[in-house]
Amino acid sequence: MYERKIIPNLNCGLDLIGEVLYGKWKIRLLWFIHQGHQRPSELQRKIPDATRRVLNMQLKELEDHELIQKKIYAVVPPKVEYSLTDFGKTLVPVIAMLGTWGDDHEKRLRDVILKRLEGSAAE
Amino acid sequence: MYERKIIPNLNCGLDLIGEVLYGKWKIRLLWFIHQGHQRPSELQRKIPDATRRVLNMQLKELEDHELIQKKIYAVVPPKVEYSLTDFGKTLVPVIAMLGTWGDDHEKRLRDVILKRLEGSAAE
DNA sequence: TCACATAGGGATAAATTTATCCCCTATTGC
DNA sequence: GCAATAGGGGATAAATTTATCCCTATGTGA
Repeated sequence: MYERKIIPNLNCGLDLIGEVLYGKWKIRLLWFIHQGHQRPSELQRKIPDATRRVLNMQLKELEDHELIQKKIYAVVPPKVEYSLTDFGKTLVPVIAMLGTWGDDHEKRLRDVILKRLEGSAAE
Repeated sequence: MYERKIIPNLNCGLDLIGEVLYGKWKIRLLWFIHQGHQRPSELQRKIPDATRRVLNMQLKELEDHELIQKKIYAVVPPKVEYSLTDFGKTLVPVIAMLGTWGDDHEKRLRDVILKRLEGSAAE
């Protein structure tokens, strides 16, 4: 595993939540698991742009951070189910609020984000 | 400026908010500006772990995304003040919620985060 | 026998983000 | 003339995160 060379700040609540939510697919993973998509293959289908490898890595981090738990069934073909821990469930309203803000300002956000992307591509 | 090679997803609200808040210091910048620390040198003092360069870059992104606005005074030595736009102000309760969640679970978060960091260092 | 589904991981490359270093502007005060 | 102040930015290196490629395992059904 990659070993960090720079120790992250953990001074305030914002640092702390940042540390566990930072990751390209983590929030989406939490959200889909919350919605009942619990199996790895299902999550992959919901997030086709992420590779299986990266999803596994981010799921592992979420698990290490005790936001989700993993249940492995001893069957063939293998079956695994993720679910939110009680701790993870406390994040649901927070994530909902993030999504709501994004949805509420969808048009404007898409606009300013694309403008910036095109600006950098033009150079 | 760096030109992205992979186009980000902008499908849902979570993608959109992620795109504008993603960045090591952005949320903190927004928060400090909200609290009235408006000048670049002030922000630097509040966030000593970030270099001036990176703060400037992230401030520029926040500005491009219309979350903050920059007022430049034509004086010497130069004077600059950042402030939240009306749009940026709509993010305040969202950021407050993030910080609150982090504060509420501070002990546990610090615990699981450090455990994971030490685990990777041990290999 | 062969392909498929399901879950996982090592090694390595590419993309992206942050950090480091050094330089520039112009005026005031010594 | 020289340092200090306040704000900025180019070039490049380092750190970190994601992506790519390929390999493991085991029943089931064609």
